[in-house]
Amino acid sequence: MASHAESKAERRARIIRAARALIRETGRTGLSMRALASRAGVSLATPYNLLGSKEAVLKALLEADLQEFREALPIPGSGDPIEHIFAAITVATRLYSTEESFYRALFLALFESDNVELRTFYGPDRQQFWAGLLREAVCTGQVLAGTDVAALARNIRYVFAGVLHRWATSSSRPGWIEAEIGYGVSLALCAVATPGAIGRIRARLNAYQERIAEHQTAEPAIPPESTASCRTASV
Amino acid sequence: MASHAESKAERRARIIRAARALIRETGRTGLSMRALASRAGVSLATPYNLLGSKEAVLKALLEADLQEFREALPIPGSGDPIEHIFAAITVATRLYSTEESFYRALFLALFESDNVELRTFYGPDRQQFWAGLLREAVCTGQVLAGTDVAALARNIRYVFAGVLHRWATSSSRPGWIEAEIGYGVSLALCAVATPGAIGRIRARLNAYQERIAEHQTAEPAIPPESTASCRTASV
DNA sequence: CCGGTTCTTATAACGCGTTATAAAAAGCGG
DNA sequence: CCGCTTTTTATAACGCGTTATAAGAACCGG
Repeated sequence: MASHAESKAERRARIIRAARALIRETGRTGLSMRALASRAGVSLATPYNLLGSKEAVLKALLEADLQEFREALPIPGSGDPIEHIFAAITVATRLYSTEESFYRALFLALFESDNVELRTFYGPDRQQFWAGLLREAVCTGQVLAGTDVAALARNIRYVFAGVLHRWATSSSRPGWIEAEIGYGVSLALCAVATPGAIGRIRARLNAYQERIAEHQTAEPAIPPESTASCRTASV
Repeated sequence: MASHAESKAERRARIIRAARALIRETGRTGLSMRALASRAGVSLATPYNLLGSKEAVLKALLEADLQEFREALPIPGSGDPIEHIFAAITVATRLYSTEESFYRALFLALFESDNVELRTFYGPDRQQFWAGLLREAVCTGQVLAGTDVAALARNIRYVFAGVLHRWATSSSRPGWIEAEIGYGVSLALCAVATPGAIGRIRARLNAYQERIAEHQTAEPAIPPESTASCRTASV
């Protein structure tokens, strides 16, 4: 029975490996189920049997990297939870930056699919990750007591997903992602920070804003009427 | 030459009208190019000639509603820009709520496509809309002077897109969208508000948070370990 | 080793978005 | 009204994700 499960797992691994290779070599468009099956030395039906769908293949790809992400993370529960949040952003975005074109293609492919849980980036486990850190921050007195951590965690995910999508579609310099996500998260945290904690977060906010300004690339040129200085609000 | 252009425009309008009807009747899945052409009494090639692609059809659908949105908006440049921002959120989300299933299907269809400018919800004009209001708010002294309004506007769009995506995929009660978007925007504005303006925004933040709590539906049940109360940060 | 169950394979098929092609139609300048 | 250009039409085709089908292989209990 070992060989049975093993050959199954090996085939599965081979499919995922082939998917990786195909994306790396040919980008998102090169990854078709027929090409994948052929590359993995397997029938067209097999990826469907073993993974379920094309989207599941992509999901499996990302899941493997998520493992890598988790291992690169500082020990959970130790240290300042707020610092932990920003460290997580750094680790994640740095992971994407190491193999830019691959993750761009992967994200683009993922964004195309209409899976419910995945498109929200990345589903409940992610939600819990942020919510857990935020709850800790409430405990340490860095975040106001009445805060709805679930709503806040959702907000972080919106920012994460939005920035990653923007990064995947428009081409921006590496380093931009971290600054942009960090900016959005600092924004949110500023609003719920206790007086004692707001100083460091605000400093982060300003630092991120400056880093964004340095990466002035993707945003379309400001149209003439917008460059005009303030008009008084009265008609 | 009038009849030429007219018949062209009329065909175009008929296609868009057919698209609306098809989505309304059969949802997102029922809108295929073949069905659309047939419904519009037109050849399969014609939508491609007149609109360009399926995505362009969807884009045109949304564009028409965007017009409706703009007209329902308070007069630009008049009144409190911060209030204007929240009013815009109300108007937009209310528009979606009037025909929930239609806009759900429309957004789902839009999210599926991989167009660069559209998936960022909704492109540069939107970006300018928020940026313009924020710039006004800087002028009125409600938003801190050094604020990067472009980055802030982008952040609002991330929230908008994220919430709409969540709304389109998971089913949540009408009214939730406005609260969730309002919450996210208040969060961001709190961080950049001047001392004089922060009071009203914080009040909004709390009000939205309460409204979100009332709509406790879509979020998956909190898993056991997360419900545990605070653990001290030390290992 | 055999019989039955389970999985893989090969292949065809479906509907999809999109493109190409040639014929028909419509518009317009003269 | 004719001829030229532009557009629409009908139809076939391509590759895609996915599913169905029947044949073959692999496994496992007895």
